Amino acid sequence: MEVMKRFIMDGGGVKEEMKFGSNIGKDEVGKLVKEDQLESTRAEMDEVQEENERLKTVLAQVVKDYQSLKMQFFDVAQQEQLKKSTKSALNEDLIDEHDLQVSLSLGTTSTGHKREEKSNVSNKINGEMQSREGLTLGLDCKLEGPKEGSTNMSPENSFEEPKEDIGEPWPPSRVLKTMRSGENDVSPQAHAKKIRVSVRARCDAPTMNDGCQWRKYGQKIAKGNPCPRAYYRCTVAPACPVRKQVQRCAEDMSILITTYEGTHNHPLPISATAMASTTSAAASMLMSGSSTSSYPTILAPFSTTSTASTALNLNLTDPSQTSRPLYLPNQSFSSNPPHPTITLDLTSTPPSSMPPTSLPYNRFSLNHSSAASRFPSSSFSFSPSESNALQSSWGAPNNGYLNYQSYGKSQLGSFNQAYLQKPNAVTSVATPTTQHPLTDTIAAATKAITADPSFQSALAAAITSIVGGGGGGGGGGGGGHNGLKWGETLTTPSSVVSPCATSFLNRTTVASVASPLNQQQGSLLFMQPPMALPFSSKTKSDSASPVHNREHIN
DNA sequence: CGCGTTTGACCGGCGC
DNA sequence: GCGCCGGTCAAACGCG
Repeated sequence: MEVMKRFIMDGGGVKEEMKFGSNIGKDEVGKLVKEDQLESTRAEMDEVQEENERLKTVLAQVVKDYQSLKMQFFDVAQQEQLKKSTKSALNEDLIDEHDLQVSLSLGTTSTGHKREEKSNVSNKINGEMQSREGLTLGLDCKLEGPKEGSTNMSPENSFEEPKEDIGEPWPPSRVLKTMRSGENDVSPQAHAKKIRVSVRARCDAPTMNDGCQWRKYGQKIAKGNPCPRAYYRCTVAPACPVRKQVQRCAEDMSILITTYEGTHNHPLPISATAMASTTSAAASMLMSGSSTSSYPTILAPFSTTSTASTALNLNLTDPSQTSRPLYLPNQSFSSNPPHPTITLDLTSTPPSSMPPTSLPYNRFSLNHSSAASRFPSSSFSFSPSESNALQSSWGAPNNGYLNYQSYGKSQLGSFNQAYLQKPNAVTSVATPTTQHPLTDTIAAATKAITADPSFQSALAAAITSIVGGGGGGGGGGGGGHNGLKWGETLTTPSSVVSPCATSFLNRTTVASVASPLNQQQGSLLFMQPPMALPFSSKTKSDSASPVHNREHIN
């Protein structure tokens, strides 16, 4: 529009000038030149007008899409609210009685294929029903979130973390003591329900940068893993109760396991919102599952390729039928976890499990059987296949950003539409079979996604993390360790960050822009609207220049 | 000198 | 009740 105005004004100026020239009544050559200018200006105006029309059309389409998604979400929310009254009481009991573990696996694994095969054979219908029910309950959990009384709730588990006085002085000892007593005072149940979100990713760096600032406050050698476990505390805001644990996988030292616990009591940096959204959605999925009498194992390997084709594989599997779908090296995590734990597995996968030649949308299935075990595990797997885009973003230097280059806006948009904008008018559930035609697969996938807002959010967050990169304007770019030695990496988003996180941080902006649904759900579901802090990831590092933003891991 | 990390000690939960 | 273990504290240390 501004351009248009400028052109119009320029044109007017030319006319005036010509008028003035005609009064002089001489210099025909100059007159011709001015006429040429006028013509060229008019032509440019026409082009701009055309461009403007195109942009209007695009904008209208975007708005339309957004409104459509919005309506879908509200419909689902309303439906869930109706169910809420009848199920909430039951959910409470179930949550209290069970420890949960859900594995969200962002990356195919060598075991994933087997699991998928098994899951394809059995329990598909029940699985879908189960997932839908879980979604309902998960939404309930979200809707109940405001009771916690904070709009700054962390995505990770905005449902049970006891709130603290933000004004609490920082001295950690006092804060921790206060928090501990607070947890105990609130209720044993609250403590028991404390949910953790664990992220597994291949990462050369000692820590996986998630956009937050962390301070290490302890390290311990956990049983069953020779690698020490480091304990970090969020230092973005004083008294922030959020903790994270970082530990390398005993079986594969290249895999970093980061476990988040607690709720941020402060606005998150934009660079942290993507991870926060993902973990939040994962937590919500966990809560959804917890609200049912049994907890299905969810395996949803999501695959993208460098050519922007996508494959969505969703399996609800029964842990009792398959080998434990977790890739958890640590016994303390994998079996009878003291806390409900969600694992986001970002590890890359052997090509065998997700061949590069696999077609987009080539696999999708919903399988379920009642989980017999008391502590079933859920695996939720988003697998960047060949390009390993997500894995690259967190787990490998450089590639993540480059991979994003292959994703055009239209591709991203079409992806969002394809996966997130399926009208909920779809009433017939495509009963999964062992092999689905492409269309059925898409329909089933989209239906499953649209049926579960939290799942949508999880997917959206993960997807945008995968494909949304590069929007940050280049930023980190970078490669390697940027001169950092092993065990030393910046924890704040900056031009020199962990190679695991650089591209991830670059993506967050795009994630929020490209996926309005995601953003909306982030605010509605998690009661945590993405907050644009006064500092961006880059400006903070440039201007604030934190004195120490390092993490050390031996 | 300030701040973050290191590391041994301590605490509390849980299982036997 | 005891021991194990995860988690945290806090003084000492190191780095910029």
